[in-house]
Amino acid sequence: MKLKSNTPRHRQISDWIREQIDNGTYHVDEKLPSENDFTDKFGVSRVTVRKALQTLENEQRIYRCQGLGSFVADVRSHQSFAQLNDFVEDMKQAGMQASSRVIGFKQVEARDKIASILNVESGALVVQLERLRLGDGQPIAFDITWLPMFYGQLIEDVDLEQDTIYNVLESQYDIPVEKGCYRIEAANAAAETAAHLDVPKHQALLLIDRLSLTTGEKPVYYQKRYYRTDRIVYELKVQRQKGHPSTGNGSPLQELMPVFKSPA
Amino acid sequence: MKLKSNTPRHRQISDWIREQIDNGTYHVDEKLPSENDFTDKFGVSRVTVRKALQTLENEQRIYRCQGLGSFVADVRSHQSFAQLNDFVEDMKQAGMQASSRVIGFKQVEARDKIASILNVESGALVVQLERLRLGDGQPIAFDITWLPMFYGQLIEDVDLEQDTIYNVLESQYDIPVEKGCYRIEAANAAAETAAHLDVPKHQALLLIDRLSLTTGEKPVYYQKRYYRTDRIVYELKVQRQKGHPSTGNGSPLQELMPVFKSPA
DNA sequence: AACCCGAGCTTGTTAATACAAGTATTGATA
DNA sequence: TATCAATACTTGTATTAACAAGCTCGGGTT
Repeated sequence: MKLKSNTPRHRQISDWIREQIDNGTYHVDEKLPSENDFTDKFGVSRVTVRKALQTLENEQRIYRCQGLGSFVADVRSHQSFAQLNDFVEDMKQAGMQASSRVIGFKQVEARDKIASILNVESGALVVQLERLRLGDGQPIAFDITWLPMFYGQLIEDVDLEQDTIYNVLESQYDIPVEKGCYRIEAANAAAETAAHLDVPKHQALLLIDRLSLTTGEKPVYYQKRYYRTDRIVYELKVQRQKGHPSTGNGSPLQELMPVFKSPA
Repeated sequence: MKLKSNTPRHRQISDWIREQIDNGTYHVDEKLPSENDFTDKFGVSRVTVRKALQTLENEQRIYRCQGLGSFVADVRSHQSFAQLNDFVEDMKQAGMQASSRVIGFKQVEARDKIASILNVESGALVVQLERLRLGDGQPIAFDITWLPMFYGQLIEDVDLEQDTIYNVLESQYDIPVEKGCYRIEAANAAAETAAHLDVPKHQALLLIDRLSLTTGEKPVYYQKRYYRTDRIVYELKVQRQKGHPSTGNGSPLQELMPVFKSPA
């Protein structure tokens, strides 16, 4: 196995192993080659191999047992966070067919609250987008999204029933969404929202506010999404670390994921 | 500096440094002694010192810059998870005076759902505890807790207006709560709940279901807590990792914490 | 058959050493 | 004075070496 010289060897090795795992060469709980195997394969010292494996262990891609070897870890638990509220991803994971229906797309004057959140002058024009989210044809959520004009214009001609704002900005315009701030609360369904979601007026809905930020804390869009709580709930698993974190693996095994209920 | 011999030296060193940080010997962003300083101080090789510092870096207790040194990291962001829903802790952090009022404490027959969640036979007696949670004297949340008889009896004589179930089981009976599973949804306030929380009937409340487990996945208690969503919301901050996790620090800087609104 | 022990594998710990690369300070130079 | 180069200090990368400790399995004993 050849190694390039510009990047550290231990990184090249950890990258290579990670890729193999992603490729499916090794499946979950399968034993990886031993440290000595890698030492021979790459022609490096054992310390270097261990450094690479250490990295993967910290990423929780592998786990190691003294006397046994290194094994592929189950990744599912450690990735769901970033995809929080990416509707299409969530639905796909639940095995449901996601679709969206655009209810409204217009320019409005930003009210005080929206203006302050998006960091634009009060009264400035912003793009307001209303969408109904469906899973297997059933209404799951209704959301309203506000974007500053600059970003709003970019997605004007995009088919938002198929693509996500997130994707368009990132892949077409190279505007990465780096941070997100979510607020989780409950709200009674307003008349219009209730009609869209096909629930009684005043029905309690799970409301998730999301503010997405790009480089330099710059707001990209603000979204209020109302979930039918009889169709979806969020589940959070927490594992306590006992005593000093050093005794465990260091991370509390956190997992926040949407759980879909089957329609009653 | 002396080192005991039963535990690995790198762990003793990382423990020692962590303790110094906790003690406040080094404040945030202060430079730690260099690797060579520690090498001399503890009489170990640099590899051992680096292993210790590596551990602390993975825990995000320190950060390191090539050419500069190692520095104390800001810990606040990385700890709030475990205290999720520990009411007293949450309130203290918000600078409010937490108190509880026990509304009901009785033994009831476990219905199907509760029985199955607590893993007891249907119809078995369980302890049901109803409490109103106050912040600065104002009602914030109302919760119902179910415990299997075994655990329920342990807390029968405890002043639950002061102490938490969690604390009693852990410190008095050495029953650690190791895992928790939370479900976040929304619910309309039932008549009784509405009365306790002093909100209109059918008001949308944030409902957090919590199942706490001890060793061996054994259920300790199940709790349904209804939050006044005008007084408290949960906030979640997410930072995306770009590209391969190996390029960054490996963890997405997640933070889920309650945010209290000032009474309108 | 049941048990124990050791051989041979694995990862874990630690040392001594060398050089690379990033940062800041210092001192010489233009 | 401003700029640049040398230097000293930091962490990063990498090698070679040895022993410890945990696990499996097979062979021998009881």
